[in-house]
Amino acid sequence: MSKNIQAVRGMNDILPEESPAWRHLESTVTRLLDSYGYREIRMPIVESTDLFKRSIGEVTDIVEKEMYTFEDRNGDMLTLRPEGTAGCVRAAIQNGLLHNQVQRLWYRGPMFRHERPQKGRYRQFHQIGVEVFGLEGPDVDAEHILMTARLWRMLGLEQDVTLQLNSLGSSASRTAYRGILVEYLWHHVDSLDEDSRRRLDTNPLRILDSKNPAMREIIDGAPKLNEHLDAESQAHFEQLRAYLDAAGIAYQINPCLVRGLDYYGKTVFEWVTDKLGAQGTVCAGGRFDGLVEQLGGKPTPAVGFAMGVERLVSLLEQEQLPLHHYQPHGYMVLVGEAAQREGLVLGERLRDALPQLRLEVHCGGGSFKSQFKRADKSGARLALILGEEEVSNGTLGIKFLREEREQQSLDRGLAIEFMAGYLAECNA
RNA sequence: GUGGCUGUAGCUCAGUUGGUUAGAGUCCUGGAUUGUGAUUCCAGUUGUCGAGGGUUCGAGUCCCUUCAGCCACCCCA
Repeated sequence: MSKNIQAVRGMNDILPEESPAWRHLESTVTRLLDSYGYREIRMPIVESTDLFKRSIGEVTDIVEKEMYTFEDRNGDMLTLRPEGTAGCVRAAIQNGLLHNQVQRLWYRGPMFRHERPQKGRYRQFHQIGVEVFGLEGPDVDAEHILMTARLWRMLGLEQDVTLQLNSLGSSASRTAYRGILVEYLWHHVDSLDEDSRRRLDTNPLRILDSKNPAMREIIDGAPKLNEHLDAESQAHFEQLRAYLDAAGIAYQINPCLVRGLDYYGKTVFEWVTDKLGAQGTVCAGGRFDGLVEQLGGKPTPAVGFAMGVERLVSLLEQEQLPLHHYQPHGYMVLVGEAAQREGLVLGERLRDALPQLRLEVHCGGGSFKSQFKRADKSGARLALILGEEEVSNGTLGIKFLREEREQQSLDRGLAIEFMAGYLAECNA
């Protein structure tokens, strides 16, 4: 099959069979965000490479080895966005959205990371992201968590996910803590595994999140981040917890929870599941008060999160929740040249009169038998029948494919009226 | 990027220690009183056995390379 062109590794087609789950998720999220007063923003998929280097952090894995970066015909260095926050901040600054105003924004779309593909992790994957600018209090942090908790309920996934919470403190206190942690770890450098030693100077906080059980003892004995929080971050975190407690949201404090992107500070949270193997994080985010300024805007507090669409879709599929499959209401069976012609016209008249109608008109000819097979497979509830007999006496046959009702023949002038009535019946 | 497992019709798979024209189910197409659909019965099409190379009289089966998928790590949504 090497002669055939294949999709690029880690980049998938979403087939008609899967798209109902995607649409269900997307429309549910849209409804949710509308109801909380968030507005959609759409950014380009390609941005200048510099944007990501400055926001995500030069020494992160994403920037160092996972970005799709290329030179365009002008010699500019461009990158397929590996995440959405950077572009969203850039767009907000550039368009003056942050000028003394609060913005509640969201976006969705494909992101690109050159990782080794696995289930739930692809090179082109999709995120739905939410960002709020201009609010510094923990009330917004709480709103995001409440909002996502509501989404799981709307999707029927509330049993599948749990909330993990942590505070990283201000960047100043985090830098101070990093020093303390590194010093502690250097005392145990001989017992550290290879990965941890490498991370000692790249990203020491991540060592706390190591999955190697041999590291457990050292990590447990390490100085705790939450004991080194600055007073303001501590107050912020306590307030957030009070809000969540009041709202009845269950969470687990995870002192090892560290975000991989440099710009996070204070609140970080992660919704995780144990039903997706190693790719357990389904939604994650936190506060990034410094990023706007770092990218050239005025100092602006910000919080946000992103969900992995593939991972959520995969949970939805596992739950086998009933989905709307957009099956046609009617399938028009047409036998004979005259019927084909009159059927096309009748189909258009029905669509003119009934915009909600989903009608599939048979194309390609064939016997009644084969057309009825198609009608059945389409999932249609009704077959609208037009053969020689109906053409000559001006009628339309109606056969009920999903219910015990006798086939009927009606005057074609009454077709719209009949279908209108049937649609009303379906919606009732 | 590192390690492990896998790769045969569109889909799910069988294929015995290398041996003749590579199979089953499903799907699709047609038919069973020539105008009636998931059922039943009959018939038919399904394929460069992931790709390339090698060993051999002979390779789906053995060896090498490569591509892809899956699992774990790394990392992350």
